Formats: sequence, structure tokens, C-alpha cells
Amino acid sequence: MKLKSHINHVIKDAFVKAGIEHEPMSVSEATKPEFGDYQFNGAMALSKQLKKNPREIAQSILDALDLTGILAKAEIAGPGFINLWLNPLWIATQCQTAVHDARLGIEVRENPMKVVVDYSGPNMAKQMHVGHLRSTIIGDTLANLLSFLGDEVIRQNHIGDWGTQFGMLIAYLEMKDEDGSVSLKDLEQFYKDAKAEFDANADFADKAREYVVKIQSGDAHCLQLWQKFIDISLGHCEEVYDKLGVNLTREDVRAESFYNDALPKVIEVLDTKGVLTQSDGAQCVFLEGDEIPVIVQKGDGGYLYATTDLAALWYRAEVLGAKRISYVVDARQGGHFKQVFRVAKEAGFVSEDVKLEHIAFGTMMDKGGKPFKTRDGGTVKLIDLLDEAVVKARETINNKEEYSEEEIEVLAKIIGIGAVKYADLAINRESNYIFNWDKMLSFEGNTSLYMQYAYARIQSIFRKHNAPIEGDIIIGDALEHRLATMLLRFEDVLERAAVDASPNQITTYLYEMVTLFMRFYEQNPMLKEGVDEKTKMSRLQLADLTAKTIKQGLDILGIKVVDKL
RNA sequence: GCGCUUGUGGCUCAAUUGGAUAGAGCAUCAGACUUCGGAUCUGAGGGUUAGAGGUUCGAGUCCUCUCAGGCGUACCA
Repeated sequence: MKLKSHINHVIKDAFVKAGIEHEPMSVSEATKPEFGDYQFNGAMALSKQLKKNPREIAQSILDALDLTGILAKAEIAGPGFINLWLNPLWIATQCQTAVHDARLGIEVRENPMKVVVDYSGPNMAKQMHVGHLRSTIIGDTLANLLSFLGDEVIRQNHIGDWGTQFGMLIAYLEMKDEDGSVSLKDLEQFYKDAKAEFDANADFADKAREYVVKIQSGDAHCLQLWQKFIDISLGHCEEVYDKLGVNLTREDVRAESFYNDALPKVIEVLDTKGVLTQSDGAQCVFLEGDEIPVIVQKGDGGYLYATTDLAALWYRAEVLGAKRISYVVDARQGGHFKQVFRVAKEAGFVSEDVKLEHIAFGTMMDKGGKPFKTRDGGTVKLIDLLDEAVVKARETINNKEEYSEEEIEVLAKIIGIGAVKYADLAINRESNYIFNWDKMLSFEGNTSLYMQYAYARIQSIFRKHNAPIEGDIIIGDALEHRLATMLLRFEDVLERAAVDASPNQITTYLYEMVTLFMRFYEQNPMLKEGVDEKTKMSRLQLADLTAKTIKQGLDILGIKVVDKL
């Protein structure tokens, strides 16, 4: 239900009827229940242009307003606000439709867009660490969201599988002379060992350097070793994706190496366009207003990540045909993307109508506000963090005796992983994020468990009711009115979150909606004695729509729900 | 130095993109239980939105300056 847009239409009609030729601004949700459900603030903005008192303008809009359909009441307040009340009958009908619809009344986009979402992007030489968490889950949420709304989403995992370090790594893998399944269990250790060998053994170091060249020139033996290494390393990532419940597969991988052959072509195109400048031996693109150039080829002929990114942009725009390309990458790379995007457009790798965006996010911090590290100062492996989350989640489960060991295992996974994801997605992605176990595993406040609890409670009511639910939704009191309106806002919230690529708009909405439900639930009994059948059925359906909205919302965030906690 | 970015109750975060009296949770204090699962709900106190100017009907939000933090800053990604 595009609620806002429906109300905007009513306003627009009033504008036409009142003879106001300006395009009305959009209505917004009322800031307080006393001010109705929605408010229109456009009268003040128009007052200068029309050279009229804002209250007079508001009055003329009000006089022309159709109060027979969506809207039931409208009032002028303050300097010229128009407060709008929705028609309870209309709300009820819409909720009724939504609760019986698999998509909860949310339309599939009429004009789907082809969108590339670039996220996760682990380095194959290392194990995934906490720094990859945010990119992976924010990107996955964005992809889920756009795809739910009807866009054609192409997930891209731009893994780092190319570069000088791989010469050393495969030379070491060869030296170990085994299939890698043992030695590559811990990539961190493997890297350290290889480096130690590199520093201590001159022959090995020579071989490592030789292997770098050999991989790049397509030597079969070295490529085979390299492939084996990448397969095992990627397998580690997939284990993490699996635990996280992230929708990334091998088909989504377009590694750095994938663009290798296109790199000379990138330079050639830049040269043809005449934007290439040689500076200190390197091939550079100088952008107007920027002091630092984009270096696309090193003095020794090697290519850089800007070159690969340009090739990737070309591939995504021209081959894949994307009209929106979203990079979910750490905010610290803002400068890099700003430059690369400019070069891509100026050199024509990407046409003007393609939207390029850097979905930046802040760094993960510990409780003290410092970068998140292990006790001895090392990076925290993502897999360890997730395993710890499951262990901690298990501790929060009450009444363990009611469940089998297997059930507890499943529950702990859903709760633990869900908590980690929700806590991250619930804050504005651009600010730094303070990681706090106690907070994320709490049942209070804007946490995944509060949502889970509400969901489970509703399911519990249905188990108890255990009979068909029929009849109409009837908006009985102010609280039901607010809850129903809130439920109908879901699509507007999703649309907005999609435009801004900000998952926290979804979590904020879910939290407010669930809070409203909890209040409704305290005040409006369903199965208790003395509730007449019609009211009971109506309330059960509101509860049902609430549960379905929670489930759908969490599903977009990549979080599962459970019927029993 | 230059550039980007952030600054909101003790703490962690919101604020519908310029709208009404800046909202939540935690913590503190006070209430509601023979519970449709109290892992809940109700209420109270706590704010000059870092500071100073400006723009306008209206500013946490936009502009300028100051202060404080974070990040980036030529051949790593």
C-alpha cells in the first residue's frame, strides 16, 4: 500500500479544484497523535509565491478536500498546517486486503530497474574478519529489499584474488606439498608462515616473485595452484555466508582476476579520450579540482585498483546493463569512489543515465569506542564472532528443559546471528557502530529479540485460538487506528529505505510498529472472556498482519523468525 | 597543510530530508501481576542539539566562522 501517494492524490485533486496551479508537496506522517495521522505543510511554502496568508491558502485547500474516501477529517492548525485523519473504514478495508495477500498488499514495481549491488568483497589471502561484516549484511539487505520491491538485482562479490601476495602464497602451498585442506584451515597462520619463509629463505623468495609473474602470464602449473588456493579460501567465505544467512553464491563472484584481461583496454580507452597524463612515470588521470590524480598504471607497468574498478564499472554498465550500481564499501574509501566514478563517466565507461553510488558505512568499534580488536590486538575473525554469538544466544534461552538439544541449537543460531545482524542494521550505516553483546542480546529496546518475542507471542495466541479466523477488521479505538495505519505504512518505509539504502529505516519502523502492537495487545484482549466474536476476529487479524509484517521485514534484513522462543 | 566526515540527556541511538512542545531504549525513581507467554505495559525526572553568527513564516537539519574527534591525502586494496 503506497499510503502516502494515495493521500497525495487527494491533496492534488483539492489543489486542482481550488485552482492552485502549483504542484503540492508531499504529505508527511503526523508528529503526534493529536495532530491526526498525516499532515500537509504545503500551505506555508505557497504563501510567499501566492502572496497570500498561509491560513487562507490552507482554508481554500480544506474547502476543496474530498472527505468521503481515504480521509475522514481535516483541520487547520498553527500557522497553516493541515492535519489529516484517515477514514477508519478505509484503513480497515486496506488492512483486510493486506492480511490476505502474500505480499501484504505491496506492489511489484511497474518499472523495475537493473541494479548491481557490490558487497562483501573479501580478500582471498586472508580470512574474513569483522571488517567484512557490515558490507556483507548491509549489501545483502539492500539486495533483498530491491529484489522484493521488484527490481532486477545482480549481486556482485568482487573478491580480491589477484596481486603480488598470491605468488608467495601459492609457492608456499606448493612447498607444503599437500592438498591444502589442512594448512589452509587457518589462512592467517598460513600467511604468517609463508611470510616467515619468504623472509628467511632467499630461494623461496625468488620463487615467490617468479610465481607472481607466472600467474599473470597464464602459466598452467601456477594457475592450477592459484585456483586451488582460491577455491579453498572461497570455501571459508561460503561457510561464513551460510552461517550469516547471506544470499551470496559462487555465481555472484566476479573476482579481480575476472577483469585482468580488460585492464590494458581501460588504459587504451583513457588514452584515446585524451585524459591520460604521465606523471613521475605513472599513467594518471587528473580531474579538475582534484590535486591528487587517479593512478591507473604504475611506473613498472602494473595496474591498480582504480583500473580494476573502471573495468568493473564498464562491465556492469555495458555488459550487465545496470542502471544503478551500488558499492557497499567502508566510508574510508569515499575519496577513491568519488574519483573513479568521475573518471568512469568522463571517459564514457558508464553512460550518464547510470546512477553510481557509494553506500558508505562507518567502522565497527568496541565498547570503549576504539576499533574492534581481539584482546591481543589482532583482528577478530568473523567466523569466531558468529560462533560466539550462538554460544551467547544459547545462554539467553529460558526454559531449556522444554526443548530438545537440537531445537536449542537451531534456536540459538537464529537468535544469535539475528541479534548480530539486527544490531548492526539498526543504526544509521554512516556512523561508526559500537559493538555490544549485552545490548544486542537484550529483549528490551530496539533489538531483534523484542521483535522475535512479539512474533512468538502472536503465534502463541494463534496456537491457543486454533480455529479459522474470519470476518472483517473493525477499527475499534484510537490504538487500533494507529496500529492499522502504521501497518499500512510498510511499503512507504521500504521504498524510502531502498532509495536511501538505509536498513535502519526498516528497523526503526518495525520497532515503532511492534511497540504500538504491544500496547494494543495489553489493552485489547482477544481470547479473554467477554470479548465478542466480531471484535475477537478483527483483533486476531490485526495481530496476524502485525506478525506477517514483522516476518517480512526481518526477512528483508536476512533474519529468520521462530514460532516459539 | 588540503579534502571528506562526525558532534543530539550519564550511555547507545532516532528525528519522515526545512515543519508544531527534539523522540526512544538502557540506567535511575515510582506504579500495574490468580499473565490471551511480565522476556510485557504505565508514569516521572533528565536537553541552550559542541559554540557563535546568518538565511526565513519556521533550523538538530541549509550557509559562514570557531572548537573537538575520526578518516583520507601519488604508484596497497
